[in-house]
Amino acid sequence: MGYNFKEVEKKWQDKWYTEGTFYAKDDTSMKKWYGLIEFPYPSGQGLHVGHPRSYTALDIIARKKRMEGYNVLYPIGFDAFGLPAENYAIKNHIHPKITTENNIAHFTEQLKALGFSFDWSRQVNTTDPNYYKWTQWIFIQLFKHGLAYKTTMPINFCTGCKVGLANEEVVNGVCERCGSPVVQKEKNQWMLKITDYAERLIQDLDDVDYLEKIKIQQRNWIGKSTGAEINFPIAGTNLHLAVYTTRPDTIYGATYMVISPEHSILESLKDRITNLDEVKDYQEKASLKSDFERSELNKEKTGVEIQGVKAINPITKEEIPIWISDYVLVSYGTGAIMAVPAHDQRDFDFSTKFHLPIKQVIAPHFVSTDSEDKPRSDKEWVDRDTVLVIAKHWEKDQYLCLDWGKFKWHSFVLGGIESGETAKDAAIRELKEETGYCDIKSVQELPFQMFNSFYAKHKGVNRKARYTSVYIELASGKQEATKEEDTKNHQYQWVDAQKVPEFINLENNHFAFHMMQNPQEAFTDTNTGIVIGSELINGLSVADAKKKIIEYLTKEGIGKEKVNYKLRDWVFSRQRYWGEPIPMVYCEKCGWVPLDEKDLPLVLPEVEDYEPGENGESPLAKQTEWINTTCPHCHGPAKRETDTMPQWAGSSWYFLRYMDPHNDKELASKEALNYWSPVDWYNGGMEHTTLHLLYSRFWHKFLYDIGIVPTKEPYMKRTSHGMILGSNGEKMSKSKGNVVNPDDIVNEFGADTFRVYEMFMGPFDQTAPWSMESIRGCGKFLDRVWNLQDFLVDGDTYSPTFEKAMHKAIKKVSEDIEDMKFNTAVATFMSLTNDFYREKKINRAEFRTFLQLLNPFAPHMTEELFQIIGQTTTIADTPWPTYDPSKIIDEEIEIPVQINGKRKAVVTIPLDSEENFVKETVHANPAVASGLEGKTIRKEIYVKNKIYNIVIS
RNA sequence: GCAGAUGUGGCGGAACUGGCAGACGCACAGGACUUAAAAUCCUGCGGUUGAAUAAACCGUGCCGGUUCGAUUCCGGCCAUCUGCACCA
Repeated sequence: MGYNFKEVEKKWQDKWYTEGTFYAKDDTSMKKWYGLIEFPYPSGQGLHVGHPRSYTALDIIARKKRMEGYNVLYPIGFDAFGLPAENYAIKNHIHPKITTENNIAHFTEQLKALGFSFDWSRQVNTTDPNYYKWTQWIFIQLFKHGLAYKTTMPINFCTGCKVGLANEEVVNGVCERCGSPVVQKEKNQWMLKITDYAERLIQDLDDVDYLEKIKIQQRNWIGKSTGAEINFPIAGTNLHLAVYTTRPDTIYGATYMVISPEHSILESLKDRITNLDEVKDYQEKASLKSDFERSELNKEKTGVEIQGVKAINPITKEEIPIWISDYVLVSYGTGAIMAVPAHDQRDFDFSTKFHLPIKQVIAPHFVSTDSEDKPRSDKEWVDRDTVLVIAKHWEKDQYLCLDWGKFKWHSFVLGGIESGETAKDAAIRELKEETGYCDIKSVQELPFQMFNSFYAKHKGVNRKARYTSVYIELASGKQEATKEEDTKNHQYQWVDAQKVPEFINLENNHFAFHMMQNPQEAFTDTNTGIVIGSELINGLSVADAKKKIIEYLTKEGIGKEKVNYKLRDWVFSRQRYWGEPIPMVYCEKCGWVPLDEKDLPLVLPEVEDYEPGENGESPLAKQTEWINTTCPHCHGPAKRETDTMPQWAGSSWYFLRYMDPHNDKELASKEALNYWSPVDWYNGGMEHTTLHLLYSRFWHKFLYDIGIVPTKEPYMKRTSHGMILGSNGEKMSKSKGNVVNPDDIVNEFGADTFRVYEMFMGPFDQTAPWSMESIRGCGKFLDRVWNLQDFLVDGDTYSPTFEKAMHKAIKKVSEDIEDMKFNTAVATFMSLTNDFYREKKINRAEFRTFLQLLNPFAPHMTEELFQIIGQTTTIADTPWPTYDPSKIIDEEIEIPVQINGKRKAVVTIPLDSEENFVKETVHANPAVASGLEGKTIRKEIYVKNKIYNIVIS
């Protein structure tokens, strides 16, 4: 009789959900384990096959932890505020509350059908007033601590629909719905001061166990940089323009300044500006550009010089022009920059376009590492001016190179610059002396210098050569006679342009050639460079120069060291209906005042019209009755805030509510928070590793600071799963027609098969395509497990045949679960099943353990089988199997024998055999002997218990 | 452009810390059972040469290096995916 998964899965689910089998216990004497998955947004499409990948993984871990004796909290809830429900409401005039309720009911049914061991009694729903009461409460605390403030910020505004849009609704710069361009519109909005926590959000990453790539993403997002803020005086005024730079060491190369179009200094300078109309016009145009246009059209820089004012480089005292351009962002640093075109690509592009001066202040420094040429510590240093000549053929695309024979250098023509000689003169002279070529069409000094430090063998000194590069085009192949003494060390040859990088083997020559061929590139890779042309810091490394110049700037009161973050404050207002109302009122007398906490929750009013207002206001702005209220402070007339909170709000603290979800006095009790905090393991998608993680860590740190939660960090461990793709390898989407509906899968194959397949499909953290064939294979595997009962024999202990395999499997499966290597754990089950089939035998003890191990993956079938083989408890109530390390040791092992790295034979030896014994065994092997015949053994390598390799010739 | 990841049979993938490449599954082929098919069970399955369960050679994106030995370490490329993107 085949396995009836429908009946069996129903039976066990009914039992679990009516008995509350997996509810977390109130017993605080037990050791706890809190596993968390990202609660879903209950969309109208229902569960996606991606959801169960994460849920099954932590379900497996949770079930194992319970069997290991932990009090496990594995909760579920719904993050139900958000756009889709609202847009659906706008279209169909159905209250989002209703659609949300229906969707939650559907999700619940789907989740229960998959047999997850969630504690359903602790379910939370972010749209429930009893929940968002506390979201609002947290907001008020933030406000009271000065971390919530109102300011003018641009929103995305659709010129077609005339509404404000969420970032998600802006696709490639146009409105997702109507396709009209999206522009920025200024709005007064609530902001949260997450930037106050930037440093701690970076620092405390050291204390948590997140996947390294997640930490990297968090750090990158926060984007800490260290540099200096420097004041540039405006000539003829007592004003100054402050800039932020990470490269104060390049200040001598700052040849102009750029301010962002929104920069406020324009206002104070407007009387002096002689082309104010032009500047205003540019500002106007920039403001009409969307973010998309501003960033997408980054190849072509635009800008206008501000005429009539000049800035003064505070170090060189030179007057430099000020430009206005939208490649400088108002929101980062001071909204103004000192432009160093020689060493910043953007500035380089800009100055090339507008013909602004470029001044090199860092020269690359190459130090020979070849043992022969490496500088020697016992030798003296001699500086030298050197010219490097890149000479081009008179008709072919070829360059003149030197082969230095015994010195092994391949270079261009090189030579010293004599005193009183210019680099160009030296280049012409050296070219003639070394190669005889003398018919010159053009000579051009290349605009960069570089250094090379090496040991000059022929002179017995270390040389630090300063190179100037000169580009010479020859007019003809005319040559003069050369002297033997000039040419004895090298031979010249013409090399095709493409072959030059291959031919040349000196780093500095490579660099010169690269710069010559790529005149549109700035020299930005300055890490190993030396400062030049900068009086106070000449000759220093970049790092030392930074230090020294900051000291100087500080001393002179021109500037100071400054840390900057890319992270910006969190725009917390949404001009939307379906979100938590922000519990603030505006009073003419008292300003912004929070609601009295005892008046929470501030319930979202019923409305008939969900459309945002014409000017991008919230739909709540039309609710005059609701808006008008009294000031909690002075009891005078006041108006409510009409914006709502973003979807990120409810999800920023939901894991705390799970600890004590029905508490109506606090967001959770002290006892619950102390016992359950922190979350031990949080798994979710990579798409949430920046924002959601950052926002919730911020809120949690704030709650820690005000004494609500006991830990600095909310989550001890964070992992993430890979996406599930459609069978064609593309992201699942309706339009591509590759969506797999979990209901269909459960119907056809059952929940257990679905779960096992999702764990088997590939490495948990990587994307994997869906495959109907593969899931069938997993169904077949479970059928084979079911049919194992036909082979059942008695036995209270493992049989000798399987004892070792059983202990090994316990070890492997236990470790794989902890490492999230579910795919290989499943492979272990399959292998073991094959073993039982081969012997057509499995005893009760073996079956028992096997079912316990498999239970977290396929909980329904294993419980059923456990009953069938006569067990009186359920697997959930049994302890996790343990293994005996002494039972997994192979006393006989197979050692591959290689001859010159190729396997020739395999010998069987007792574990830990003496090397001599192994050697004898190996040499006694006929295959080895024939392989060695007539050869000389050079070497024999034995790696204990691993391999035996014989090297012959 | 920056950051991160990935690249292994027809396909999904395995391989501890440098030690027999291809576990496990899918697909495919052959066999058993069956009147037949499905299901199930058993066997085979990287490529080339070969009658072969003999043997040899090739083979983990490409080029090179280190090593007795490299999918694994190092250097340089190429391709794909995912974030971010004028962050001074």
